[in-house]
Amino acid sequence: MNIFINYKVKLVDFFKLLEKDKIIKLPEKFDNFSVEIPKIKTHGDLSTNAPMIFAKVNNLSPVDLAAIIKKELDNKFDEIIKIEVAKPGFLNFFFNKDFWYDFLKATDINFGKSDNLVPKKILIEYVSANPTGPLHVGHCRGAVFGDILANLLSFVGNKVVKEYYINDYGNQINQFVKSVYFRILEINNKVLFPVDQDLYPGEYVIDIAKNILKKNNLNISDNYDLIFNDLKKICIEESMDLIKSDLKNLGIIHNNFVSENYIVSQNLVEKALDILKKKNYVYEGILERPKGNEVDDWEPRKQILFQSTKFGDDSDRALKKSDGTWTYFANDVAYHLNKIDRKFDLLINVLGADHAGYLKRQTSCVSALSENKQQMISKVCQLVKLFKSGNQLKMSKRAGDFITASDLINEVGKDSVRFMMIYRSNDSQLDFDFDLVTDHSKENPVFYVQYAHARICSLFRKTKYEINNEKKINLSFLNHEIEIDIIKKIAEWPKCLELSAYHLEPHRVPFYLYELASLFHTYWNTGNENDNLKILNENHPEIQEARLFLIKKIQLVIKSVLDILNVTAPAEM
RNA sequence: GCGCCCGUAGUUCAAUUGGAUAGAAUGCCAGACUACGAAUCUGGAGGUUGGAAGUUCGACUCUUUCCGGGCGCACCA
Repeated sequence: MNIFINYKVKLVDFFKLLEKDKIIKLPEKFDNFSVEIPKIKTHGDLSTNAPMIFAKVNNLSPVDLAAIIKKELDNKFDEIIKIEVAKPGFLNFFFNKDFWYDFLKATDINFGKSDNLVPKKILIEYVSANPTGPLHVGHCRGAVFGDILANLLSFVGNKVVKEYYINDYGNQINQFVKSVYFRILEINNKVLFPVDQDLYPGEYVIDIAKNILKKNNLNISDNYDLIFNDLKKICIEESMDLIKSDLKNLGIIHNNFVSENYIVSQNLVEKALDILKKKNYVYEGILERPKGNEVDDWEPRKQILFQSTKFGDDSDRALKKSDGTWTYFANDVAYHLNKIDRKFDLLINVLGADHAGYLKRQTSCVSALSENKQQMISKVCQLVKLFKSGNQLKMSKRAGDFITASDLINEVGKDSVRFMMIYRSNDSQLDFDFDLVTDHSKENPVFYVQYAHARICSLFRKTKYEINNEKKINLSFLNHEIEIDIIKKIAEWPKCLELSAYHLEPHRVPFYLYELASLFHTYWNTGNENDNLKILNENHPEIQEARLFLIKKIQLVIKSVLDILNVTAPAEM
């Protein structure tokens, strides 16, 4: 039930009739006119800018054309009690209340889901943090963003696969394994942990070392090379356990975990390289020294390069390191070939701000591999700044004392982390305020929306009444302004969903929820000022019935929004 | 030097992707409970949307250019 789409279809049909009768002309593409609830009430219940879109081909001013359409439209539809032509060329429709009552009755458990959407197969890759330790706060944002985006896309009817790419190949992992090894030696043989910039000094490395010793599933030997492979495997498992536990605490469960090692071991890199070679996108050459950025130990190097500049990248990119192993990028090319082979309609990558520079080469390789056929969109999440008591907290991983995701989740709770992380556009930097989020008041938007849900539940606890036959309810008792406003806000939910899903902008969802909750709180308080406006009204069962029906629908929407956010909808607080 | 992101009320951010009078929250000021849960609500003040030019019926939104902030810039992942 989407009144905007329904009404648009209705208008399109009507415009076609007018064209047939030679009353107006329609442009080639004419379905891009808007149908929306105006921000200002004096502009009516629903408005369209169609006259402005059609004005040119009709050689008329938008206002004149609007007047012509208005004349034809007058008295054609039952629900319209008035049509106004407004300044630049809008048509504003004023409906009788039955229009809104009928709409409200038509909402059901599937409300908000698109019934005319062609389902897409979508792969969304997010988090993909290196398995060298627990998640930090920066990861949380991308994690929550990707997860809610996935929920959103699947709610509207798509088939969504959530994937995590494990970067378990290359030097960083080796350094990490070495760090764990030194920690083990430290515990067993009291050998001091070496000072080395490349190693991971963090406390959690000690925990992992202890864990490994406790499980006793490894023969610790002085010969590092001998145990390296086994130790590496165990270290990655330990790290992934940490990460998965953090993710679980955030309410995130991926469908797939794809390992970089696996990609390499299946010779997918060679396969991808062959494809690129056949298309002549690979050559041997020397990259120029980067300008402006001082690199001390720069030296010319002959390497296998990919012509990403052909696809809009700033520079061609190396595929092989001088030691003969693949670069991270080469493996990523292979991984994306693997993604392409799995035949998705859309690939979505969620990246952190520090990887934004990587985006162009990624899209370049997908374009090259798929002949521009594979659709892929990357979403970049900007940085998160943590504030506590007005001070910004530093998050330095090097120092080893960085604030982990689990610190954050333990302190403020999953619901608040999820809500606040998605409450801003991913393109903007985010200030995360500990004090605000632990505060149980109006200032905290999470509690504000949850409180609305709890209040509704409390009403249904209080009354013995149950809605039996929805069709028989007389909604004309909902004639207060706030009640109509709420119905209109409910009507906007499918539109919010549609926009959020289409533009991959999930931050709209909590904003919408806040607005709906706010209207409900207003509604509630009108009953504080005037007893006749209380929702529960035993003396007038029919009025009470209509009002309970309305808040039941509010509850339905709040619940389904919170489900998408994966934030709990409490019955009591 | 190059690339990406951002610049909107004192502050943190929205704005149905080019629509009408730019909205919330917070902070400030003034109010509402012997309670359908005040963890709430009502009202007020607060803006040349960083500056300039351009595109058109119409610009916070698109283009160009400058100014400011963030992130990243040969084999790391």
